[in-house]
Amino acid sequence: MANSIMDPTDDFVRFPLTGRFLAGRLRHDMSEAEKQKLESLVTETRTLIDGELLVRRGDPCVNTTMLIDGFMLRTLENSERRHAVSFHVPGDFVDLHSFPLGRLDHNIECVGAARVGFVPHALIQEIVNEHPHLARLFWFSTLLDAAMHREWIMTLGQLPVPKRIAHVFAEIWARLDMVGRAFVDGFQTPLRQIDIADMCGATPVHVNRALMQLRKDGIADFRRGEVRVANRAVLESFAEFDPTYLYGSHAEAPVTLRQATR
Amino acid sequence: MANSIMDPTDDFVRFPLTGRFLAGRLRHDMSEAEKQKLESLVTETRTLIDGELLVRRGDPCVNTTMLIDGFMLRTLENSERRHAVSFHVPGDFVDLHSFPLGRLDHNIECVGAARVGFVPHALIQEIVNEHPHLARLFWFSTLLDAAMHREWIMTLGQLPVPKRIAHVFAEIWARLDMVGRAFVDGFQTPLRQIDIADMCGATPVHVNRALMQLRKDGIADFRRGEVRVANRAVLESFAEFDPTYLYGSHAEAPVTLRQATR
DNA sequence: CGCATCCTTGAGGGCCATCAAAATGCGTGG
DNA sequence: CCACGCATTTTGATGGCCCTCAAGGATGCG
Repeated sequence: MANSIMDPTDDFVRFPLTGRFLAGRLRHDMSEAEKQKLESLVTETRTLIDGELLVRRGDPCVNTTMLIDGFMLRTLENSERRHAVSFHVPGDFVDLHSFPLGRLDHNIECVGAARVGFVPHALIQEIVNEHPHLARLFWFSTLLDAAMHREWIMTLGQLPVPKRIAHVFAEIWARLDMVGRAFVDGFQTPLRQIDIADMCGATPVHVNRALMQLRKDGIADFRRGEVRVANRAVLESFAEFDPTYLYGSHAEAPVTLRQATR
Repeated sequence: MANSIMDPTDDFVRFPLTGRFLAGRLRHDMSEAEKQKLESLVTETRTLIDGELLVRRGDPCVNTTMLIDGFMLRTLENSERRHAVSFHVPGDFVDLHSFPLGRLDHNIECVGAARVGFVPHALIQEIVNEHPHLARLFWFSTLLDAAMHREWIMTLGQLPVPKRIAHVFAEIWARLDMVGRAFVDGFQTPLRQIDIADMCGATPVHVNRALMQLRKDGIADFRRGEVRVANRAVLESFAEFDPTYLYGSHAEAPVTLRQATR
């Protein structure tokens, strides 16, 4: 194990650009050299404003983007209406899919201000050619997105809107936790009610009513900019949230990956 | 370009186990050597029966499975109810996600009989270490699943059930087309109405009514075992189906991948 | 302090779920 | 070849979740 004695939050300081990548997942499988290599890939950083489009569906991509700070959505559009298919928190390679795919089938947009770092595809290609273990971690990180997509599919297909919202809250919270950006009793988020509506396949009006219900029932209190939760277990059980699909390190880690570490 | 003059269906004959892998997508980027290498990875084949579970959620995986013939579903379960998050057609690596992830967050089950071929993870690891271009195609194929997941999310979030069903039909048809398994006026499928219900997040009763409506409106005629469509354009426009998310070769191909071919 | 954006509230209607039961199709065995 | 049993499909009636349309209130920024 690479860093079992080290406090994981050290990486947030030592690697200000990429220190949250796979934190709480397989980051403990990264060697010191790999962490440094990854940090060195970021050639340029930029600050984006609320609503800015980082990638537009179909555009050819030559960079991949590490989200350093902020919150982003992957969105699709269909007949005049936007739908958010997933979100991103600091430490995510928000558009790494574009490397194997060449172009993206969706938009990536900011919610609130964000700071990002760019990694040219050519450098990713180098990693693939010369650092198979790191490449496999990149692959892993894109498949986390796929696993989260699957959970969203089930959520949309089976749960009524109040539970979908609660599920979204539970997932955001769990993911922020892994990258050290949550509170004990909730989290901050730049999401507006209309964003939640687009994530849940519901109308803003209905989301508003559902949020009031969640507040009244003591499940979650969403206000502009933050979510407060009195009892996390209540939220998660109401949402039927089971975090195993996030592949956190507390769950069983991939056996073969561990073997391959060194 | 590796095989621009060759009829793609030749591969179906020359490589009976893996000849449909990425057919209609990036298979034209595979060199002859890569195709042979891939074919050689399959160490064992098996025939599965209707309803058989190939992989159970959470089980550790040491193999990856090529679907040679048949039809499979990825399913999740939530509070007593099954939900299908995607399906597979011949040529798909149905559980390649398990290689980077180590275990799967979902079940993979047969609908109808299926023939599959197994590839040990150890051989995939060899490919990753020594054949970066082929490895990148593997990565690509798993991200196709992610792209399809995203489309399903939007479909579930935005379309009423009749259009969801039509969308599922359109996707199945398009994917079977790419692997040479469709008819000019439709396709065969072992799906039952209850499977369609689980794919669309609806009840079997409602699916039944929606199917009758689609039949009456001349959009699609589903009967046990097959779907017949009078006018494909009508089906696809009704379903708001845009096949770009399938990354077929007719669409713009990934630029960087082409450069990396040789 | 004015305007834009976001949130909140109300009324009416449609899609889809639930419950219940009948009909059809299909493989099996008498 | 027909009878039987089971899975699947079809049909009917009722109700709830969530949508649509509409307008009023709050919040924040220049």
